Amino acid sequence: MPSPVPDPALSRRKRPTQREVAGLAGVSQAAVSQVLNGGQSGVRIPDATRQRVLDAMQHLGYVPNVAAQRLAGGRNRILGVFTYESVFPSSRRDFFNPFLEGIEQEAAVLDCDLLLHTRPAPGHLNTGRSNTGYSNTGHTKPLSPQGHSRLRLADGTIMLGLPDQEQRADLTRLISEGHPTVFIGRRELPGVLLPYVTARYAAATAHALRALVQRGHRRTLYVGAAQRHESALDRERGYLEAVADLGISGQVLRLDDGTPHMEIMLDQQITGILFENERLADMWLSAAAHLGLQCPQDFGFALLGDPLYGAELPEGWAHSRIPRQEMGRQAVRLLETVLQGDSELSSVDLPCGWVTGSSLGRGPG
Amino acid sequence: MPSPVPDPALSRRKRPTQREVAGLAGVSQAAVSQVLNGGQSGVRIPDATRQRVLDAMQHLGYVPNVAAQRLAGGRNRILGVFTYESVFPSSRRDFFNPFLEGIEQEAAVLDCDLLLHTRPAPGHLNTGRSNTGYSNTGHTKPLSPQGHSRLRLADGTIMLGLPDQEQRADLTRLISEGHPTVFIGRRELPGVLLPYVTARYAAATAHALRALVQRGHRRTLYVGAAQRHESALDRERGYLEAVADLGISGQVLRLDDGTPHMEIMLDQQITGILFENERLADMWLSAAAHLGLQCPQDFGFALLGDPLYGAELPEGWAHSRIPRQEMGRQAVRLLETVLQGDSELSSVDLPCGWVTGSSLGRGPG
DNA sequence: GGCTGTTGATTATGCGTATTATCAAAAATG
DNA sequence: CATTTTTGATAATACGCATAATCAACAGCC
Repeated sequence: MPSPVPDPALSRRKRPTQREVAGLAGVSQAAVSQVLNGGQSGVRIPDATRQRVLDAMQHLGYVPNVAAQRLAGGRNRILGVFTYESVFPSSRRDFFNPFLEGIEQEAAVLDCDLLLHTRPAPGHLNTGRSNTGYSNTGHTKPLSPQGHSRLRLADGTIMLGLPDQEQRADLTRLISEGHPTVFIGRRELPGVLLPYVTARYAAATAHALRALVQRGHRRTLYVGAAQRHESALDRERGYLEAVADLGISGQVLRLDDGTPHMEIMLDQQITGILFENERLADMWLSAAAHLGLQCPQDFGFALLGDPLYGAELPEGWAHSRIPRQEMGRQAVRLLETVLQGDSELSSVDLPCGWVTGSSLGRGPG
Repeated sequence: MPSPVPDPALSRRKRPTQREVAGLAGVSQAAVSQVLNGGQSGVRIPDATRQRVLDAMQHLGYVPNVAAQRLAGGRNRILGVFTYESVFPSSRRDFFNPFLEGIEQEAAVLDCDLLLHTRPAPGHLNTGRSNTGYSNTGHTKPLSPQGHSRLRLADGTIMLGLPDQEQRADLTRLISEGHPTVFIGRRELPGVLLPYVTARYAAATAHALRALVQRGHRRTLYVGAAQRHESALDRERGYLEAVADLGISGQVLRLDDGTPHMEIMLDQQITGILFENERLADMWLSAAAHLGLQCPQDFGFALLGDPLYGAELPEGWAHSRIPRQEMGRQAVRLLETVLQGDSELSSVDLPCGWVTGSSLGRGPG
């Protein structure tokens, strides 16, 4: 079988260009481009010629130059993935991975490759050896002086994480200049329309609260982190609305990293708690234990969202599940529709899962 | 403080180019480029002019166009990452991740982004929804009809995993065509020189064996998997050499996935075992338990390499540590030297770590 | 057989930057 | 002062591709 081995003399050292392919196929460079882009602009290439060109490409091992494609205004079937640094001290790798899996799956379906954007280590240019990227730990100011500009090499970009104020300004510009961008997680920027994929945090929170109420809890508390990003706001809103809806007692507590003031539990006779994340729950539970308050007996709780640390959650903890993998998939799809320019760009929100558990306890009601 | 806010009228819709900056500063586009690139090529820009240009850039909010930079510069600053499918039933994600971390770190240092190659789902074009890429589970024939061609999008490629025969042929072609490629793990292909980064498996195995011998074991066994890829061969060799060196009794057992024949332990009065991987160790230990053989008392063992499953190894298991993250970093460095065309391309091998543990037991010696 | 419409392909141009060769003016040298 | 050297900046070009404009050949039509 005469396998299509490229001519070694031609292929050595430098990648073949459309011009060379054209030469081999006996056509013009423009024709090669047409074959590649499926005769978009009214120009027709008959099958015979198309085949000659394809053969020539195969023979030379031609592969388009992504930078040239982008510079000339075309697509290169590359989707960028960009993650902002974490605000959490623990490694975000385990957190981001499910998203990335979903992104990768759907990108494969669309026959796109992924461009994972790296950023210089915190110690600045070439000095440090610290972690970077989605496997980063700790808080840094990542972006190079170039800002987001390197993202433009891809057809579009999927972003994850929490940009700070400065980064948001830069991001706003990127988008207003027309770079197709989709966020995982709801992010709102003044002046631009930023499509996103999010989960129904409000609904999931309401669901969790109902679960507590069904177990007899009447006096409840929502414990959130001090930093309130969009999803945290959603949850708070969901909580407060559900509190009103169910006609029970509820209040919101925002916690910094210090020791929680537990008096509120005793003073207000609270028995049902919702924790925004695992870290808060850990802190609270151990502080409660110091006061002699144990979970199933003295109070019940639920966690809003899966474990952050990649490990398993302790047995019996009721919690909502964020459909991370599906969010990744949907983000790719959404980005593709943006790239098609098809419809008005909307956003997507997906339902959360729910895992019940003995941590809900049983209230006095 | 007059923060460097770009003129909103200008920033909308289209971004400024070097030409526009040049116009504002009253210089030529070439001068702007010189200012940006720090007068590399003998051309000098006096401070006064330089400052005018910088001011103009600031005023317009100029940001270089990456695509143009890379087109002109001849490099995309993109490193490809390609993983072949796993032969193991479990997800390889946890296995590959440390490598990827190292790759990402070093790529950031070199100011390169990573191109993660996705592959169409096993069900063929657009039909399936199955996993792909490094988050893949199971065994498939991934590459698109184009073969390895899309790999050439990147400046060079780092490869992981075990290519099958067909894939090796394809790979050989890719490399002989001049695509800069570095493998993580020793891979040898007939006819081409394939640089790789590997760990000193043989030395690590010898070290583990010495540890067993120091604990008094004299009759030893090496338990390896049926499939013998390069690293497995290295380990076997290291074992056999060390056995000869130490003048003890030793033999190699290659195991398929069935139940291990344990008679050998009793027949040969073996007390010290080296396991090639965690799965084999698990199988063996449970089979031994059925025969009433317990680890610390009746025999000792060590594991060659970290856990596959991403989880922790059981307490006390002695094992060697593969420097995966460092291997990832070194692979990027090696690839960079290949890209530079600097030296003759060599390969790198790194020492393994060693974690001692009670599983070594204590032999009769 | 002159006209129009279609098919198949080409030429020309632009994308934004890096770089080389070039050039004018100024400074240094004899 | 004529000539070489240095300085400061520019014009020209290449990078590889997409696309609009153009053109030649050729069919159909009255």
